[in-house]
Amino acid sequence: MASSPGSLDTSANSHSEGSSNYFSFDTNSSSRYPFMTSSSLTDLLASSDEEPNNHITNNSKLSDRIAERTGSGVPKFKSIPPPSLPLSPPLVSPSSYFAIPAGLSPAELLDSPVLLNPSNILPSPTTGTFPAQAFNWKSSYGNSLQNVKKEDKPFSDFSFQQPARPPTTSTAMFQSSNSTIQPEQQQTWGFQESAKQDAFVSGKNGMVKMEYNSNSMQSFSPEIAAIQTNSQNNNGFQSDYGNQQQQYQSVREQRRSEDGYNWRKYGQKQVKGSENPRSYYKCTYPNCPTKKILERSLDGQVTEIVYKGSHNHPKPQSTRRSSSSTTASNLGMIPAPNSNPNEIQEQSYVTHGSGQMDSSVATPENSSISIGDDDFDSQRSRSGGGDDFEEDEPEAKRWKREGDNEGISAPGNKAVREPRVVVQTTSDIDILDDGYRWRKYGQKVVKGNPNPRSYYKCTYQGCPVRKHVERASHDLRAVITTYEGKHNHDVPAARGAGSRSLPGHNNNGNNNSIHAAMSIRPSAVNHVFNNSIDNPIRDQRVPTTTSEGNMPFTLEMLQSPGSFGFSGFGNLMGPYMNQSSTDEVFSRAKRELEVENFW
DNA sequence: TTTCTTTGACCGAGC
DNA sequence: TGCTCGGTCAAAGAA
Repeated sequence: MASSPGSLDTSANSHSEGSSNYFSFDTNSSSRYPFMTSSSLTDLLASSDEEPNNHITNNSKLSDRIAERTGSGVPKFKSIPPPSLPLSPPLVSPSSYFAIPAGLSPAELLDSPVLLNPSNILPSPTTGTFPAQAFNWKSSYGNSLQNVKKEDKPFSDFSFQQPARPPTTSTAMFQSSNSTIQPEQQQTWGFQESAKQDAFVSGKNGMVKMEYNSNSMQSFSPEIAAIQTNSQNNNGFQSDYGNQQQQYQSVREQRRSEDGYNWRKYGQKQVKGSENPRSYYKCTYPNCPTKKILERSLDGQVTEIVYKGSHNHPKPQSTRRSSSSTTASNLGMIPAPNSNPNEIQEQSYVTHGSGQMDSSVATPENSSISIGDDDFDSQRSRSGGGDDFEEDEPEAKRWKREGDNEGISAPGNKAVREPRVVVQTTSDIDILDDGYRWRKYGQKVVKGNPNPRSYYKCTYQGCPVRKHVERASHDLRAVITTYEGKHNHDVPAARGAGSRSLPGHNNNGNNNSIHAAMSIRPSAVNHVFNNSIDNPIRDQRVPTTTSEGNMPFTLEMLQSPGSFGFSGFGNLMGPYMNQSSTDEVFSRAKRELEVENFW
């Protein structure tokens, strides 16, 4: 049984009642992480297969092993050295699931910061993807899996489910090398949600807790509503949601766009003021109101993308991605569908330079727009070069493109040369999840908005793209993301997007970054946390998204008590952290850098 | 036969 | 009221 390095694996009977469960990290990557010295996950699995309880003896209880290593008391899971996190599916690895370590109860396991309560998983507003769709860990793989009895397992809903899909796309939840949970795979993971869901939104003074009641979720989509109902009734995750998605996928696959959604072109128009024709697309998902307007230059390059509306469905599954349509991701602009159907708003990704800005881009309802032409660096130097910025500096002066002279990949492309403004409104909190990796490098409160604005820089070497994110002052649910520059690279493979690359795109395959080492797509993991059950981590402000688009599991992440050590999340956590002040954000950001260097 | 794209016509908003 | 323009419809053709 093959297991990709870094996979969080599970034995088929890992959740069987009475079976010996273990939770283990593959340590094949110990060369990368010398501190990881335990036997490989493959070995564990092998032993598991042969001797279901073998791991009890050969692989002593996790706590014991940890104790052996640390020579101290076992802080349980948190003490486990950072795995090469597993998170996207190996091609064929039915074993790539969590296995609860022997001697470690599900409850204990849930003490782990890694294992997040699935109950509050919401679809990513930026991708429409269901974060881990459920953590439907109930695995049907093999015959050995048994459903956890509810009465015996307080967290019985924490189970794996083996998606009934081709191994190449579904059998694994975790991917070793690029380690992100892929949206396509997430689709089938089922869904559960509690009657009340909490999300955390950065507010004026830190976090503002937002509650999403089940009603809102019910309206999210019929599928979800059904799932929810099912979940509530059965306290489980079973649903046919994945099947529906599969059907949907089979039909729509061909129309899959780079952003993961399926679009149907319904019109094209030559608009005044631009020599570029404008194409009109509709999301093909039934009743999905989302549209996008794509403007291409004569040489075929996309110069402008405007998304309108929000997907009322998760991103369709896909085993491949078409490269026929260049979309937001290609421009470093990922649509941020609104997950709240009650709040269908326009979310527009606009590249300026085409001379026009669609009137839909900014509406009083969704948010304001920051369009500027400023030099960020000079700005920073003026303000002391730190992480803060001149408060009174006119917004318009802050967005001079640094990218003008670096990393611009498409000369002549107006979208490349001009700042790009993204306006998105979301009731969900996934403002940073656009597939790229971002490093927070500043934050400030700008005039007119008490909410701090998180500044991020694309971590890709030489990539000039920056963005800042802030919440609209009038509505904390409204997130304003402003992009500057164009990515000179493809969406990092570590995002787990599989073949997100487009032909000709300079995806340099630089996956040896610290982020690629072990990361998990945050949207697939947490988004929101359940307060409805006694989950030890429920009150932790864990990011609902990440600027990195990844969720690097680091040593600190696993060990830091205060913040659960989600060091790698710091930059993602910015808007979500339970911060009492922005200072904390920065200190955390600094720690992130340290951790990154470590990796 | 189905699905998707193309493209001219139509509609409504704004001026 | 008419014109302009952006957005959409829908028939026809292509794949």
